Amino acid sequence: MMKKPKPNALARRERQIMDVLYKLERATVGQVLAKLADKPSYSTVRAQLRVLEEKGHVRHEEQGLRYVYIPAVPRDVARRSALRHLVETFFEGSTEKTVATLLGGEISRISSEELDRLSRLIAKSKKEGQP
Amino acid sequence: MMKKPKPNALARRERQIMDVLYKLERATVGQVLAKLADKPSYSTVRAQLRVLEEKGHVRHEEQGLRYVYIPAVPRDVARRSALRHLVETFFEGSTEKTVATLLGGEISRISSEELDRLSRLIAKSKKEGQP
DNA sequence: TGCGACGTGCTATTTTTCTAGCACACCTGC
DNA sequence: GCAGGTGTGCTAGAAAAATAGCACGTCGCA
Repeated sequence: MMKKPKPNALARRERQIMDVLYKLERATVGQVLAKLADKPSYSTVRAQLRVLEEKGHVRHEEQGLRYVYIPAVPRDVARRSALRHLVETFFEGSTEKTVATLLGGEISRISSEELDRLSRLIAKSKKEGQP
Repeated sequence: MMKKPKPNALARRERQIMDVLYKLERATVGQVLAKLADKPSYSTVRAQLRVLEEKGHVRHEEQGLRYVYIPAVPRDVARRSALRHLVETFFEGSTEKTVATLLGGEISRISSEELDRLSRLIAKSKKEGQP
């Protein structure tokens, strides 16, 4: 018997906070608060963090006096599923389209070196893909 | 006089619905309902869609009798910002890392042809990037 | 033409989220 | 040892979101 019926989806503020947490990897209440554009009260953030913890989305460690909150599922795992979901809903599941958009929209931001590394990566994928 | 004070962020179900809408591009209440894993009532979806419309996130067209709902901001625009946000929060803003993960996680799903096309795309970006 | 299926407009109610406040514990410097 | 800051535990109330139900209109067709 599962204890958690998976109320997976997060509410508005909850997600905001999770995003901050993923961006920072680990953060105190204060740090989270600092990142929130619409500055709710300290109490609010704290409370929210508490429910997130109850729901199992974050855990905390005690650092000296204060708490440091950490996403329960590590970034690189969360990453993947976030990415998958996005590719699914916006790009019809096509990795290719996604990469294309990624490159297309930000051209100026990508350095030549990065592009080189990506080429190599692709070459590698190709080799591994069809042995 | 602004009618919209920017309550931008969506709630849980609202986002679920938007995702369906983006996946389908346009959909009737029934179609949306069909895609929702936890089958709320027809009324519920309808009501939700109505508030989404009020908030300006979707609009509807009348198709014969029924309504067809359509995201207010077109997919390719929404795409970009979703992608940007994701890259920001999970990949420290690095396009490269994002692409790497994209390729890494799904190797088996990408065909050799796709990889080829991507190589070409990268080559092209490179050329354009430094004329 | 009158029945059933389908679809919409509202509205009422319940749940969940969000918010803030108060009280207590702990350190730190006087 | 005690005032002042910082941080946490709770708890309560307001606000927003989610859900369901009812009434009515329109179509197709036996």
